[in-house]
Amino acid sequence: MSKKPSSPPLNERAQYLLRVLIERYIRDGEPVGSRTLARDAAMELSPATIRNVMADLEDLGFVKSPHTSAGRMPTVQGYRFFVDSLLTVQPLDGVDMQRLRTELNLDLNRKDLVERASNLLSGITRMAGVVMLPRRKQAALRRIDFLPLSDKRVLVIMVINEREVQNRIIHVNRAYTTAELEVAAAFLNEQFGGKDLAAVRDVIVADMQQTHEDMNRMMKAAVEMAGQVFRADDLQEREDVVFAGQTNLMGFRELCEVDTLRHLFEAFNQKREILHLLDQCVNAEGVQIFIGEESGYTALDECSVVTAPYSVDGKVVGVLGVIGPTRMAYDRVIPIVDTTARLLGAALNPRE
Amino acid sequence: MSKKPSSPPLNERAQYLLRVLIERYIRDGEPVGSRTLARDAAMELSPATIRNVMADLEDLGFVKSPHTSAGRMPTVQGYRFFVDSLLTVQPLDGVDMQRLRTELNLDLNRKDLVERASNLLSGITRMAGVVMLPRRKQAALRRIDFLPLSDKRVLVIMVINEREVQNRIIHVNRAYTTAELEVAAAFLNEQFGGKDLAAVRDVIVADMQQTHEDMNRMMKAAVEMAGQVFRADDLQEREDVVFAGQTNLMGFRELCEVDTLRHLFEAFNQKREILHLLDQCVNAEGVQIFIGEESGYTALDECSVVTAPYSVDGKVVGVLGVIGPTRMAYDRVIPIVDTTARLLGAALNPRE
DNA sequence: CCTGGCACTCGCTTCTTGAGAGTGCCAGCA
DNA sequence: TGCTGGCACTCTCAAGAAGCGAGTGCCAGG
Repeated sequence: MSKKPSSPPLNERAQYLLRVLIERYIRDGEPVGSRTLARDAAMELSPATIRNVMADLEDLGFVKSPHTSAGRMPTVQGYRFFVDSLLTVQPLDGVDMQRLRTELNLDLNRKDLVERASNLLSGITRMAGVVMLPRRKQAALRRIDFLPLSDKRVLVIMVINEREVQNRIIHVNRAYTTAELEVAAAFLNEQFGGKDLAAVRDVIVADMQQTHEDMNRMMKAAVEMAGQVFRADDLQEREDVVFAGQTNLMGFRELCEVDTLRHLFEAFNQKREILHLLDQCVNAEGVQIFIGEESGYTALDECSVVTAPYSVDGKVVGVLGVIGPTRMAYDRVIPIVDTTARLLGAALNPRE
Repeated sequence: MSKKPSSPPLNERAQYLLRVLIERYIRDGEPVGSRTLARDAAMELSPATIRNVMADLEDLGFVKSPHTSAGRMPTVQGYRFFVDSLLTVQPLDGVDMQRLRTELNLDLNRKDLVERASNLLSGITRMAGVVMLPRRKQAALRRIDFLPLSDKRVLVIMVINEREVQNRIIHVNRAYTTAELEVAAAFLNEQFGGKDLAAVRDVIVADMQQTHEDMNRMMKAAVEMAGQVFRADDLQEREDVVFAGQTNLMGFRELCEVDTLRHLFEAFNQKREILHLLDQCVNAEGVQIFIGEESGYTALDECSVVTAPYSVDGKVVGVLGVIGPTRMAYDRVIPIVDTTARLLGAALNPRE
């Protein structure tokens, strides 16, 4: 019936009108009628003409009406075309730029930086910010320390990769003195200082299995303690994604139904789906945009997600982004996400 | 007109009926009519009689109708009387008890314990959990370490009060070697190890003002670095209250309006009001309950807050609690909050 | 190819109506 | 005096009806 060529025959006027329509819809959030659009477009066309164009755009799947006699609103495909071909990205506001620069400074550890980036994204865009923690592929053990606690427990402090400090409590089979623990720590630091954590673990595990006879008592104790510290999974952080500003989403009309919100917030809490989505972006370059159902997760049905990977030393280590209603100001959001990614990468760089 | 004696002349039957009414309302969340109440009370009274009693209770301010021809529901004053005089607290469910015991164990640091307690409160009650971080009145410096970073920056690691590890990055006026920093750390550890942080700060500040001539160069550097580390406010943690399970509140009919939710969630984000409220509970003993407007914060208007202080070594160090709709199962929530407070206190105790 | 005109559709608001739940009050009864 | 059944009344809620306003599709004419 209706012709549907693979490359849509969108003449310039139709494209322009689609663009004006989407910009208007993003501003107001209400279906745009032909009269309004005629006024907005300011190109001396009558509403009737606009209607004809709109009918074409609807046939091609770029716009739709919620019901017979309402105006038109963009479809997912419409947004997609808009974002890919029609959008002119705004330069980043100077104030925002300044804010990003000053707040993402170097004197913070990984966790704090990530949290701050998330807060900035949400604060500046007034939507929900999300940052995936950098995967720590190369985690070099810089230093390890033991401190005795009461009751056969030992506090272990590890410094990993320059700035990062981790600590945990382990149980040992007898009480050690501070001096003994210092010897053990010194031994481990000497043996493993600067080595990659994964490598350290492998050596330790091997050592524990074939008890070396050439080890003295203290070294054995040290290896045993280290065995507990480097238990397989414990080294990855559980908290691998950080959100901020979820409540901002309550301000948007289209997400305002309690049920929608609930699904959304539960998705935030579960983190799983979001994490998967972000994971997909690791291998892409630059800003990526998922519009509505494109994300593949029903919880995000009425939302768009704008992401960008950030890299340290030229290697992508994580992804950050913004989650908001499909009807978001893409031209403003894109540079914000882009810049935040760059600055976070820079701030995480240990060399600089 | 209506008699309003200060001690309400509530005979036993009226009290019993009030109790049944509130229990029913807590279960269903709908105004209770005279017929329903007559059936529930199972004391061979006709609805008409019940209605007379209800009229009295309404005069006294314990119940109200949302409109002329609906059933009755409790007022704040009604809940208050119920909680103070009519409630029989359920013993804590064995499964829940077990869960609390195993999850609040000793091998976690302060922050993790608090977070877990908050999650447990929210998970078991299916409402929002909140825990105020223990104020660290006596913070003894157990150990301090310096590690050089690139670019005149130094990573400082402090162990405070046995289990707690803090780290930050400071700027120094020249690059130090690892060896130099070790000397500085050793000096500080010897001078201040085991001392209270506040005291340490005072000494440092004094030292910095009147430059001792008997200090060698390294000691001066150490004091200077310590000066940066112990900058006044930075030692208190900014994150002084931890929430969990806010989304649970979206499940309750009475809080389901987006506006109400929004205010509530904003209050959680701001933290200020909640913090004030919790602060008031520090000096009280045992479980405290704020019903609806009693809290004095409009954001919590349709909510009740059940709190209990928790103590280490006999001294109250913080407060925890649960936030939910006024219509919550107080008999179940109270022992949960109570027990969690006890167990958190125990888990935080450094001696045990 | 554009335009004005016209009939038509549909959602939103308001009003009405009826059903259902529950109350207050009264008179009668133990 | 206290309890009860009965009855009129009130109020909410849901469903239906009517009017309106916005906007469309289509057609004939320039």
